[in-house]
Amino acid sequence: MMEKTYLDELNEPQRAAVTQTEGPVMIIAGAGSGKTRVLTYRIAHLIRSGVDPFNILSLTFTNKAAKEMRGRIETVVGNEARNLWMGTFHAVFAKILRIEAEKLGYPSNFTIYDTDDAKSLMKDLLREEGLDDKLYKPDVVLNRISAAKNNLYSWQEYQANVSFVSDDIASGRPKIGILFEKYVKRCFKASGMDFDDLLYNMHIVLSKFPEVLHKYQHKFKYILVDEFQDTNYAQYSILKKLAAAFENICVVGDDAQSIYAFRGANIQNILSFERDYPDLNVFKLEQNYRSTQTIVNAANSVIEKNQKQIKKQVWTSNGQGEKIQLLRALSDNEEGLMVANAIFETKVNKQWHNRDFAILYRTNAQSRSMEEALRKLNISYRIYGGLSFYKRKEIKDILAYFRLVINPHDEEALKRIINVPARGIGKTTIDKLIVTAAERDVSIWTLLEDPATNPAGFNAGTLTRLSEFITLIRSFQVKLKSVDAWELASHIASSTGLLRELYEDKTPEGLSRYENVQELLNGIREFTETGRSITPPGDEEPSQDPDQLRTLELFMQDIALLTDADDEAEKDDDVVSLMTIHAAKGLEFRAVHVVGLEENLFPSQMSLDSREDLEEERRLFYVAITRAESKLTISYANSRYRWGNLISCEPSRFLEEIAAEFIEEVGPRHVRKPLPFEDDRWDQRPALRTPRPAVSGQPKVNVTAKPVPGKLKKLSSTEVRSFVGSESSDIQSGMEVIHERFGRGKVLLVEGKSPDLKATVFFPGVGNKQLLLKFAKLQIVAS
DNA sequence: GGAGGCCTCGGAAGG
DNA sequence: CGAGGCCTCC
Repeated sequence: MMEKTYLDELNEPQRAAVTQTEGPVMIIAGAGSGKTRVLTYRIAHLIRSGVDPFNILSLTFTNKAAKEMRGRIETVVGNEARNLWMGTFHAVFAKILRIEAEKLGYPSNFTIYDTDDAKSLMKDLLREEGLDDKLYKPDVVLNRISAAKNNLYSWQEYQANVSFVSDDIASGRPKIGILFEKYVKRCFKASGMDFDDLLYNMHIVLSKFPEVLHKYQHKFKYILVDEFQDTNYAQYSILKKLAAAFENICVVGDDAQSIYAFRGANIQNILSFERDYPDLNVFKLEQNYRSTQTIVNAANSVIEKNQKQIKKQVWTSNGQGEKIQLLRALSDNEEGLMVANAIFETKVNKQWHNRDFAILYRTNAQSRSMEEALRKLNISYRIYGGLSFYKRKEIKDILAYFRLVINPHDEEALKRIINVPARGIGKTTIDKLIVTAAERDVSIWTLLEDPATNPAGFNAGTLTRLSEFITLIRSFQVKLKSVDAWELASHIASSTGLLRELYEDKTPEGLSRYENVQELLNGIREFTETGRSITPPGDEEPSQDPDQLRTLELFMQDIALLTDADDEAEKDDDVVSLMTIHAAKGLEFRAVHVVGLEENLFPSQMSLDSREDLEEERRLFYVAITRAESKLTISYANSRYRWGNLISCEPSRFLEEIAAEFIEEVGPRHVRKPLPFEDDRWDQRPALRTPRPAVSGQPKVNVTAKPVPGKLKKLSSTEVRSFVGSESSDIQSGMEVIHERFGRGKVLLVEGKSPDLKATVFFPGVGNKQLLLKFAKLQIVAS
């Protein structure tokens, strides 16, 4: 990569954003406008212009984004990318905090508590304080604490804040301030930082120690931030501090794609940025390279309904493309079938692959009906966002051993495995340990370690078992610095009996658990042997030394903030992707199905009380639409099962917000109409492709009018059955049939043998179609 | 101390 | 409906 030819690959505003290397820069990047390309080229350009990669910090929100970006930069600038600091906010700050830990009174091997650890600790605290966990739901309390930390409030400031305190009193939870204090102290005692602490403490260390601030200000002379609209106040404040010396800070974001306000992201940061840097250069990337004109314009017509937004006009020079198809189904199951059928047909008609398709939904529960339908048509798929590798019990158990060996004060790890595998240390004993340790203000480990202290008068048997446990953990600890990660990890896995216990479980689940642990151990082996590391490198990083022993401690630091296993191989699989819209952010697919466009589902019921929340839902819809490159299909059902009950649904208000010119309705027209065989009107050419101004008002009246649960349930399921279940095997040539998409047609030929009968059908206005009878679900109208 | 039945409750999700 | 938490019973 010698010359700056890469600049020729950029459009005008992109190039301007890349070459304006000095001073504060904000890039407002519309959907599909080449944001990642601009970020990577900007870094490449900095390096080409003589900036030492060592002085560049690039921050992202997800490990996935960090990894992808690093890969892309390496292809542009090669090896030099090595010294770049690139990673998630949390990973980079964790790395710095390990270096600076002692200034805050933490050991550098502090544990990072995940949300499960936090929850378990909070439950203990609630019990100790004698508080009702129905009222003080751990999640509610933790959210409150999290919000405080993300806005840089200490527990002292929280307790002194009239507004916080009166809110808590009003909500009937006056003790939250106390819980905040106890939680922070207990984490500290355990040498643990939760995710929010990584931000909060980073801010503290920069604020309280001018020499630390100076050091990192001069290290990170150039700072880049991706997904800026997702930053919270703490992150913004840290960025401002770090950038204060040189003000070479470049943030990239799109206010229209801010979908994480519910967890503290603050769009205000975009406005604050303009205010805080008066000489800010703003670039707007408005040309969309991803989608058809129809899709881009439809997305614009939706997002313009939001009051709060930064003005921009996203456009594309791509072709107009097909209209957006709107499918309406009677039930969630039928919606699944329609979506699966549509995918099947598009695959056949356009010769596309499974991997070209995505099904996006608002809630995970919606995946079930999609899965069932895809399975019926034998279409391979993958669901994203299930239980991630590192959240599995067997993985967490073994990692808890590693954590405890590295940091014996890690109370959550200790509680987790002190009786796993069962060694006769039960709940009563553990409870006594927790309470006694809290009373004496020491960690459980300190309590156990001191032989002079018989904690809470345990009997001889219990004492023996406890001391055996201590001996076991100590036997691992002494190896920590002397053997490599793989050796110690496999030693722990086998000598604790964890591996044997899983091995002996021959159920399918047990087998899979055993395999998961093996997979983890393989990962550790790879780490040990190849030294491959995921987190950002740095000058102070000991693992950079090739002679450095690859210890378990280094491995744990490497994976502490990982939430998912590496899924390199998965990209090759030809599967349809199923995921929530949140999970789809940043991705693109040739064909996208957005399903479940119903009131109270999308927009979510919980968003209807405030305009802000509704606008976030609308941005979510915008994100969903803009994932599609060339074919977008949206759908809804008139009824669906929710928590075991059949409920009726109204079409989403978002459907009306797409300008009607971009939509065509396809599919069965039996909504609020008699079924085909009951009505002569179906002899006429079906209302196919009639650009009806989508779902305007009428259905609302109709659908919700009769909320008689029993009746509704029965009626609906029969209707569905009669639609889906028509016997297609006796279809013969010469028959008149109705197809859910193509309307009425005439069967010209039936060939193949059951169950793979294939019919050639002529549909007026559409042409000849080859249809597999087992999938096409043709209705026979006349012989 | 552990297994199994009963009850409750349900949002999206990064690190 | 289904997962996870809690309680009871052995």
